[in-house]
Amino acid sequence: MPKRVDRAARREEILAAAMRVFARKGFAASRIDDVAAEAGIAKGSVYLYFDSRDALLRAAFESYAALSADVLAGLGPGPALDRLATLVRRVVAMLAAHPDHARVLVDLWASGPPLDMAAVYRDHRAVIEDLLRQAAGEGALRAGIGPEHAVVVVAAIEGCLLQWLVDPALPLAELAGPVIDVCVEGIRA
Amino acid sequence: MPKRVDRAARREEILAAAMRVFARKGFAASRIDDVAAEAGIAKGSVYLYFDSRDALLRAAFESYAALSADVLAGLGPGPALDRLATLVRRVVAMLAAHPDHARVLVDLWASGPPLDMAAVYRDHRAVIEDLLRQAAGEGALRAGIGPEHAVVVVAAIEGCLLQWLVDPALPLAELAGPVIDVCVEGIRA
Amino acid sequence: MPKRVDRAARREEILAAAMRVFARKGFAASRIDDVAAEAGIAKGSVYLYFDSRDALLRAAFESYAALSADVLAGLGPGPALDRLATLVRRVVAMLAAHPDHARVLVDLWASGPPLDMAAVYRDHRAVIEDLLRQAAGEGALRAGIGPEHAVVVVAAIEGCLLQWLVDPALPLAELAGPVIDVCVEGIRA
Amino acid sequence: MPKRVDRAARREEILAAAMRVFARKGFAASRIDDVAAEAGIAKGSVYLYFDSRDALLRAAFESYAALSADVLAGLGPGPALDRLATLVRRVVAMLAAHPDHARVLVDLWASGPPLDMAAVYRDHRAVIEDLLRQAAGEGALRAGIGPEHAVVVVAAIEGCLLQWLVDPALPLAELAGPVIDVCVEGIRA
DNA sequence: CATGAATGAGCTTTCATTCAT
DNA sequence: TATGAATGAAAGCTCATTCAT
Repeated sequence: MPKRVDRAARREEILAAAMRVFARKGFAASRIDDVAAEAGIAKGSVYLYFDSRDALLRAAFESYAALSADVLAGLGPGPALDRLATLVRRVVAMLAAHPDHARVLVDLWASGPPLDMAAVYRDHRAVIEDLLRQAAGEGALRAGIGPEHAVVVVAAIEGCLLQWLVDPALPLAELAGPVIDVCVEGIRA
Repeated sequence: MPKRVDRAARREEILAAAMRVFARKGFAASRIDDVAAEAGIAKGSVYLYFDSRDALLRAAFESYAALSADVLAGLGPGPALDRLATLVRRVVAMLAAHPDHARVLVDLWASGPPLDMAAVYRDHRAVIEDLLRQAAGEGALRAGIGPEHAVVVVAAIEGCLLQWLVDPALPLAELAGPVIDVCVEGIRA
Repeated sequence: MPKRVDRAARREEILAAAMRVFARKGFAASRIDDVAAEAGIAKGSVYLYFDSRDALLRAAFESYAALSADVLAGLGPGPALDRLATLVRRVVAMLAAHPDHARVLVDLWASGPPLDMAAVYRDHRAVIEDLLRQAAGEGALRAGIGPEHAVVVVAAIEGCLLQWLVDPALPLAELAGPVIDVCVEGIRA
Repeated sequence: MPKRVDRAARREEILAAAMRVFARKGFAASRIDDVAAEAGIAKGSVYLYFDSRDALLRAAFESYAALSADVLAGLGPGPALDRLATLVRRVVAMLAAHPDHARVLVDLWASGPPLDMAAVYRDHRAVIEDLLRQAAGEGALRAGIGPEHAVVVVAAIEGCLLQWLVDPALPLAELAGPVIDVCVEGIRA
């Protein structure tokens, strides 16, 4: 079944090209022509792998969602707050390591349904809520802090990403430390 | 004596209509026709007040930037960290009170230059850095926390906004509390 | 009846303004706004004196046709070929003296019916045919030359005008001499 | 191996269609739709071969300039005035043979920069000046006639064309004779 | 009469999508 | 599969014309 492999691989190539283009000029300003050129194929060929221009954004979303799910999984053992710190470091590292994915996020945010960005952040919060619950069980949380503060941790991470997207001069990779200082150390008992 | 209302007022009306439309369908999907219909005028009349479709987004940006600058000014007296808490509450309240402005933000983020969103967040951080510096001077800050953590406070606020934009089920107005719990109480000495 | 006079005078003012604008940017690129601004009145006021944009061009045509008819009339006494030379000089002088009218000609040529430029040149030729017929009667014409060569005399004049319109560096006013050298002296017996 | 016809041929087809339309209704009144319909293609397809509506006029200009240059080249041997007569005949024949090109001229005249009609007539005059200089060297020119009368020869030709454009009843093809009678025979020693 | 804000038909241009080769 | 010419719906913008003041 080399066909299948080739087809999937080609699809990935085109998606990667599309994400480079989207990252560079934004989805709104990206033409199918640009994507085809970046992928080194003919315009019409894009449609052999994707149904429409929007399907490319959809695929970009799925690609990001997968990346995001990966990074949330398998945090290993240890005290919950240590694992939370690790989580923050991993998410930030992931974003810094995949700048094209990161830059496309702003278009995913703007794109609304049917893309379910809400689910991504819901999952994100769920994982952190879990860690906070465990931390609470471990007696590691300061009074007044609980699972309901997961939203703030997610916010701190995504807010840093946002500031970096809007102002690339900001050193995104170095922001994991400050986020942990505030959002992990600051909630410790 | 102008014909009906003065130019500036009419301009504001149209801008408000535009922002309602942008908030509803996103800038990318918003047509000049939609804006005109929402404003109850003819398509061509929009161009009597705005040079182009992009000029509407530019004006929306300026409107938001003004709102944002307002909310950052005049925090009154008191301990720096108390003022920081007030700032957080005011920013969140402002966003919740102007949902159209808030919803347009996602398009402003996506729109890149010449819109200078970077400046907005730079200003935002500058104000908070100042507060943190003052808090440090008051001996109110926990060890390891300093002005360089301003980015995290901004992030926490904007990150909550972002999660709300993506998932309106989230109670944005109620998030000021959790943000303060973590980002203000969590950095106290 | 001062009303009538004023009205007609105002109409002339606007027409003159229009012809300046047309001369400067061409009819196709001339907006009613431009004409109004040049005349120092409001856009809507133009319509109090002219039915439409095309009516302005029509009026310009009539103005030119009148000028043209004037210049063809009353050549005075003397040998026919001398009067032909005078005619050439007067037409060229008229064109050089009314550069706005001259420059608008190119738009009149391009504008086709209902503007009857054909009639203008028909009249022009008729006058010259007459002169040539008289010259023939006087035995002043070289063999082989007759009224049917009127078209060439008109052509020489209008062709010089054309070359000047297309290339203002050409000294239109000085071209009467060469035209006479060829088209008058060249047909003398 | 291109799909149907090669790009250049297709471009020519469209240009020819455009020139038919321009000749029929004038450039100002010609819509891209008209051109597409005349060419039997879709409106958008015009833009695969021409950047803009103006580019069509530009191409028409270039097409005419090429035609004009052709007709001025290679006059063969013989006395200079004989060659001048040939030139006149050839230019008139060319115009009569390409009525679409001829009719578009009026729009080219009206269109101003960046179209360089001045250069076309400058070239035209240069060729004739050369012939007149040669004729002078041959002693074939009447006293008082010299290269500076080239402008009148060009004028006679273009002026006939102009009168025909404005009044198609005029038999353009038959006007070479009268022009030669006056502008060639009339300047002979 | 004079104004200029408002109108909306009409035009150019773009570009996602299709399909014959 | 791959191509890229062709399509045509759509949308931004212009501007002649109207008309309430």
